[in-house]
Amino acid sequence: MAEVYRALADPTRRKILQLLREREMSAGEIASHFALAKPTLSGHFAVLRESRLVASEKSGATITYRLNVSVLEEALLALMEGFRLGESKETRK
Amino acid sequence: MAEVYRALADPTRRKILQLLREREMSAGEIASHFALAKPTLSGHFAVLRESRLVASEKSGATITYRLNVSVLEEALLALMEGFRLGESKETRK
DNA sequence: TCGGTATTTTGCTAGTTAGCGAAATACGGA
DNA sequence: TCCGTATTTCGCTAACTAGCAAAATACCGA
Repeated sequence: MAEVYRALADPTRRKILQLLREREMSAGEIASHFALAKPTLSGHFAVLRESRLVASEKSGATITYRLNVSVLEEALLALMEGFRLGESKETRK
Repeated sequence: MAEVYRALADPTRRKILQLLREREMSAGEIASHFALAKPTLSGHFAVLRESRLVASEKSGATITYRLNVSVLEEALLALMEGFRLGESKETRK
């Protein structure tokens, strides 16, 4: 779970996730949205993969990334539960 | 909002937030839960204050920190909204 | 005003991270 | 097998971060 926080901490990675929200994209297509070098983006992909926030699928020479919504969802729910968000004041103890 | 992600990225700071979930505590009391030097914790407090995740109140020589739940709540809701979590598949576009 | 307690600020070091260019790897088509 | 495209790995640097001890600041009681 700590990997998810780490992944979310970087603005470039958050932007990548936002892009993948619309549809899955190849590494090169994602890179075209940034003014960063491809090796730099590749490093971000690695962090996102480690966190399981994105999944990758290789098809020929191109690698397609897609958002793994359930991981994000679970992380946020765990956080909310940890802080007892979403409970009414009456039941909060 | 980026400050919230940054604040959450560090495990020590997450532990501090968990402590404050139960009740507000003084800086020294928080520090007693860690094997870290007080100046180190003081730095973490500063990051948490910047993110508005905690609020501080000075009373005499002691400073009391308390969790600012609404900031965390808003950050998580914004994130969920950004990724369209909590919507059914039918309404998702 | 002096002494003690609580906390932060300062100045430093070691480890981590994001960025780059160049080289390496992997694949598909000719 | 050779070439071109897609992507990652490698080696490096600059910037950032977490950690510490020591000093500074702030407050209160005697």
